[in-house]
Amino acid sequence: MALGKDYDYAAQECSIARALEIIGERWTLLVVRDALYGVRRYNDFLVHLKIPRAVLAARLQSLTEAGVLEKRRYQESPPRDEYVPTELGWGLWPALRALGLWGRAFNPDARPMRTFHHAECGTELGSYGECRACGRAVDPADVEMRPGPGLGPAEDAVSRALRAPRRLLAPLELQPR
Amino acid sequence: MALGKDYDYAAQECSIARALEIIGERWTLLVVRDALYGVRRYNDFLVHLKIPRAVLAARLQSLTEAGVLEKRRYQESPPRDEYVPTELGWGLWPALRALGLWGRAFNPDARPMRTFHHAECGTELGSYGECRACGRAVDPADVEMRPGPGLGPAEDAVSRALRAPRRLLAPLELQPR
DNA sequence: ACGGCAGGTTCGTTCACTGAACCCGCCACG
DNA sequence: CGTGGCGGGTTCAGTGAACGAACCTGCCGT
Repeated sequence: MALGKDYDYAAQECSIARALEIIGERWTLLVVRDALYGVRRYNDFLVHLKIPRAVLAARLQSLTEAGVLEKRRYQESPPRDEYVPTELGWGLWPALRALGLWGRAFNPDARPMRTFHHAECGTELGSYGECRACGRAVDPADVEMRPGPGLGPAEDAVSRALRAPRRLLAPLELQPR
Repeated sequence: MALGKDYDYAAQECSIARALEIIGERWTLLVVRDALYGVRRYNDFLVHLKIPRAVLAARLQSLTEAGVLEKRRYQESPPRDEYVPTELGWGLWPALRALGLWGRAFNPDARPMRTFHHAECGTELGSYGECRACGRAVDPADVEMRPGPGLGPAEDAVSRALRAPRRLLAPLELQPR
């Protein structure tokens, strides 16, 4: 969303509006999604999202300021930073899961892109993110992401790396080519 | 979000991006939230959200076209329409619930504005809108909304009407003054 | 010395949001 | 019969955000 400087959402006495102040802008939620998928580097976000560079820089900064991501130096000389989700960031997983399920319900013809499973027992997550077998909410770190039949050909290295079954939150390691 | 004409989200092979194409624009989710709270009339949305008229008209139209709301004539002469959530619209409840809880987690000092309970047993809902006691997802129609301690003074008639404990989806009846 | 790469910043254009003003059909009132 | 009010919009100018391309910087390898 194009939010103005003065976030009128703030006038709303509603925690949904508060949430949208933080993650309601265009691209923001997709950045968080990628972060939970394991993307951590500026260039990887850039390649995967095809987002304008200036917008990405702005989103990473505001998410960091909000405490959703943490900017962490992973090497000096040349100085390089990565953005890793904080606990507050993981907390968006239920919302993202619910949105994803709704998006799937929205066009039921499409084959699912990815499926999410409880890593310990392998059962797919239920409609509100719980493990159907265990009957409990699953911690994001215990969620396994698997490629679904709806995925097209992977064009960039990040998409390729995200095709392998992997844990949520596990950092993305790019094998060259 | 300010989405352009060509929604680049569409390039994303992800149902979250698909969802955001529909409900990702500024104000859209708040309109849906109000619709689930029982708001149905143009003017009530206008008063409660303090949203520009043109934007509201655009959102109502696009949500109707997407099948999230249904435009329904409730009287002829003068012709008057109301917008009621469809089943697809109710399907956004888990996402809204998750977002609301996250917004509450985001600033833990604030007192909750509203709490949501399973109408049959009275227990508060969990992070995906499930009943903690029953362990099952609660149909939006069985959710009872109660005012919380964080609510300020109600300024408009819609806010006043929303202070009473009420069922989700129950149409708002405005008692004059 | 040169090219390349990660991680940005700058800049002009386009486009959506904003608020105020205006419009239309209908009703009620005097 | 005119006049005002209300619900439900549309129109319009101004502004701020998103967009994409170009540019910049620090550092490395050769």
